[in-house]
Amino acid sequence: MVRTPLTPWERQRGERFGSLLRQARGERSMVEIAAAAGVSAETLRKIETGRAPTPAFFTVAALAAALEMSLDELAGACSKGADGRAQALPA
Amino acid sequence: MVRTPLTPWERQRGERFGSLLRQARGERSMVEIAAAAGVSAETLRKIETGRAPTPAFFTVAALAAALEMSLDELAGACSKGADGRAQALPA
DNA sequence: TCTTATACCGGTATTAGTATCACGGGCATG
DNA sequence: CATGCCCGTGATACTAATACCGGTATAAGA
Repeated sequence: MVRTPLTPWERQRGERFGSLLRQARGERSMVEIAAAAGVSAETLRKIETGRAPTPAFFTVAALAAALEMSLDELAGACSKGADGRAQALPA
Repeated sequence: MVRTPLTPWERQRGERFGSLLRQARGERSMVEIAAAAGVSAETLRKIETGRAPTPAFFTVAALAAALEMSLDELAGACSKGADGRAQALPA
């Protein structure tokens, strides 16, 4: 084994992450935010739907800038469960 | 063409990014920080040397947590030139 | 000198992120 | 009703990130 496959926990974290982005997007359209962040709309959709659970750092940074949200809050929020309780790390 | 190859600008940004991490690491060893962040030492080395210019968001988040640094400051710092001036975006 | 620890480098294998293409649904306007 | 436009989606293609292995160099210490 070379590259560790994503664990279920990581995929769930990706779903929470995407939900946060979609919530932050609000009324604005995908293409609008994607264009503002400089990524393709399909990429944004995959991230929001959790199908790209571990996006690139600068992709997230650009999206966060377009959405005017904090990276630290974003990382902290999706490292917690949907109920807000701290999540047990897999390793 | 499907996935756009990394531009020279992105690679340079990756080098600045790695330099920031290395500077923040200070005296501590690579394996120590890598273990604390839950990534392999090779991955941390590649990121620090700029050979992995666009690491995953959660990888960076874990490293930043291990180094006790802010993701927002990190993203803001490496989006600027080494001299501190704002960098022109490629797109 | 020999061992140990750290870091760098090259190669290799495998998974995942990102972009393009093609398709269908909703909605307005002709 | 037909046409176009925007949004979202599924399939496909290609590159990059991550991890493991072996080798090399350097410095510290027994």
